[in-house]
Amino acid sequence: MCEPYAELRRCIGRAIARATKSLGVSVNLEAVADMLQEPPKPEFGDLALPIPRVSKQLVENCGTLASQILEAESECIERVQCVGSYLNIWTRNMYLIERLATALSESGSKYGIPRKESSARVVVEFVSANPVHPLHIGSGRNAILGDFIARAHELSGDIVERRYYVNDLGLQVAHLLYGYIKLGRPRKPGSDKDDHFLGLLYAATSTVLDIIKAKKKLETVSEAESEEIRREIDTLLGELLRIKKKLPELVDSLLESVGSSKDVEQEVKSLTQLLELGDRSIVNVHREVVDRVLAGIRETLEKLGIHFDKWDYESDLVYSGLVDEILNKARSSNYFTLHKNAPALDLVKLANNSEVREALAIPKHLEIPPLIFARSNGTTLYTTRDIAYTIKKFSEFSADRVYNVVAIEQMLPQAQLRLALYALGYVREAVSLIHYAYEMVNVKGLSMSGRRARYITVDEVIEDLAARVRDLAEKRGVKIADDVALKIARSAFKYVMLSVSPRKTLVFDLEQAVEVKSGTATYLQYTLARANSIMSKYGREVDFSKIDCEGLIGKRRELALLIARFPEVFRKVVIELAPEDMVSYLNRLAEVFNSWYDTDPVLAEPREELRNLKLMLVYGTRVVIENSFKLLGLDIVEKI
RNA sequence: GGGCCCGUAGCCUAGCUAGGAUAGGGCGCCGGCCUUCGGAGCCGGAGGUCCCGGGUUCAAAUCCCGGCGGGCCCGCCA
Repeated sequence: MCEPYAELRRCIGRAIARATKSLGVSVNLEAVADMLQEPPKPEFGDLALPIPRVSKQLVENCGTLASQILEAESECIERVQCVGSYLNIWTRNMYLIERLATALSESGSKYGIPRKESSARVVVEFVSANPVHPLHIGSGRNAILGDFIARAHELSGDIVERRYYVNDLGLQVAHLLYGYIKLGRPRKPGSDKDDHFLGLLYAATSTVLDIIKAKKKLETVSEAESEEIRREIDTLLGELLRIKKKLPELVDSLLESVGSSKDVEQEVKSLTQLLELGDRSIVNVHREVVDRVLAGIRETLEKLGIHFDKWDYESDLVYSGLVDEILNKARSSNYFTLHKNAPALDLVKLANNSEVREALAIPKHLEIPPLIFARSNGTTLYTTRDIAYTIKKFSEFSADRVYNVVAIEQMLPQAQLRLALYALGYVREAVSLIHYAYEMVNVKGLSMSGRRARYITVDEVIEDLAARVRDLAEKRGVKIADDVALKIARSAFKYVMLSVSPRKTLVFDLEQAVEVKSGTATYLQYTLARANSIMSKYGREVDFSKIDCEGLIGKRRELALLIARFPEVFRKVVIELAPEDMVSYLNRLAEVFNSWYDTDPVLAEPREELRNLKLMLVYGTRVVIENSFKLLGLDIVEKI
């Protein structure tokens, strides 16, 4: 057991339980240990117990409780004090240092990383952005959170597989493919990435199709309604004009070739049908355009340092017959129904079963409409194919658990997916499928839309950040290699994405992300570089056996307590998959370290035992930052 | 219309599940430290109706009820 703080909690819990017992109040040791909280300020001690939570009758007797505790002479408690409704507790330096030294010397570079007895097999499906445009910052948040989940499990000893679902059968890809074919498989002259180029083609096509659709509608509606549609068309034309500015010739020839078509909607529809049937004449060109976009996406992900084990094409899933199997099961299921004349699963009964609801984590009052699994023309819908895919993810990897990292706006289809799995007899899969939901990313003053090519791409953000890093280095007269600039830039981006709770909408401000001040990844990287520099100058192993205990005061003490708490923080972050907690812990650690560093020289310390204490703090800070970087996917930068 | 989530200084954020201290940080702002181990740093300061109203309680940012504001979902899209 190498968790200094956990031991400390239990030790204090023991002392308190003993003392309360003699006051006639019997409390559970573990419960008290859990109740101990961190005081907001150092002058309130190392840990504090809110007395009323233990027992109301103790509030009056706090003084007696305090003296009882002291009399018993615990190995870990130095002193206690009653302030308000709290019992503030100070730890013995000797105890703290012993535990910390033991933990650090025994665990070494593994300090804080929990060791599990058995390992689970876990699949994380993430990003899975439609291959119709480059990754924008929303997909960036997905990528970074998904990578974090995978890392959390890997570090905990689980076996993890990362998968990207290439959704190449959706309507969006059909639209891109339509434009791509109409223009005779265009290539962009110049060096711009294909995903950026094809993203514009997709947006242009999609907008043109929407205009045609609206114009057609105009012919059938009344005078009153037509006004609104005209306005909509004007807006769409404005969007098209904006896209045209970026790609003039392309939009012109698109309008020309689409204009000569008789029934555009029918053409797109038959495209989706042919695709799903695996028609040879278009499958090749389809795969070609998808792979071109995908190549760009992969390049971006590589830039972020995020890798995948498997790229699963939705079309392959259909061609393999897996989707047909699901369709057959659905048709013969007890839950089968017709909804608006389309084949569907009626999941209401299942959703009304409170036990099932709880097991599948279906939100309390979420209404579950019937899940239509096929269009009347026979083609399938996303969720149907996702049922097949989920089963594939579980079976191929013998997974105990599967994460879908999917935006919260898809809460309903994700809930339907779990219910449908359950309904079709895949109970274990339904229960072990976790929708890791996250809120959207907004950019100040911009309403984003992939269909209109209004987005900020991950590529742009990283490039912008890297440029600023290089500028800053130049101002300081430091040479900085491109790969180092990239590492600093992408870590800055990841830091922003990880520092806000996933359930909160994130407002992205490029200017702020780029600041390299306290409260950024760069600050942490800088802190680590400082700590590393001291350790390499020292050049030896820290002697944990001869450490001065009296010297543990002020900032040193604060830092030691923070380092001691790390395993507990790590555990909580991994269990709750809440990266923002790790980020705020790291900020505090770095601030305390830097503040201490500024006034208290380490290597120049003449007294050996005190120097060892300081070295232990530097070493501990280093290991803690390195291990949390492993968890968060931030880069270590030696020179910064 | 129904449902889910969010609301804490100019901006961002912790604390809310299990009520308990003077609401903890960061950015920005103002003022210091022109540098003994790396100044991308350090120290200090100002800045708050915890969205509003009611309730429960010895005690509410936290729990309950009712509002307000913002986001999202309720498609033969994903």
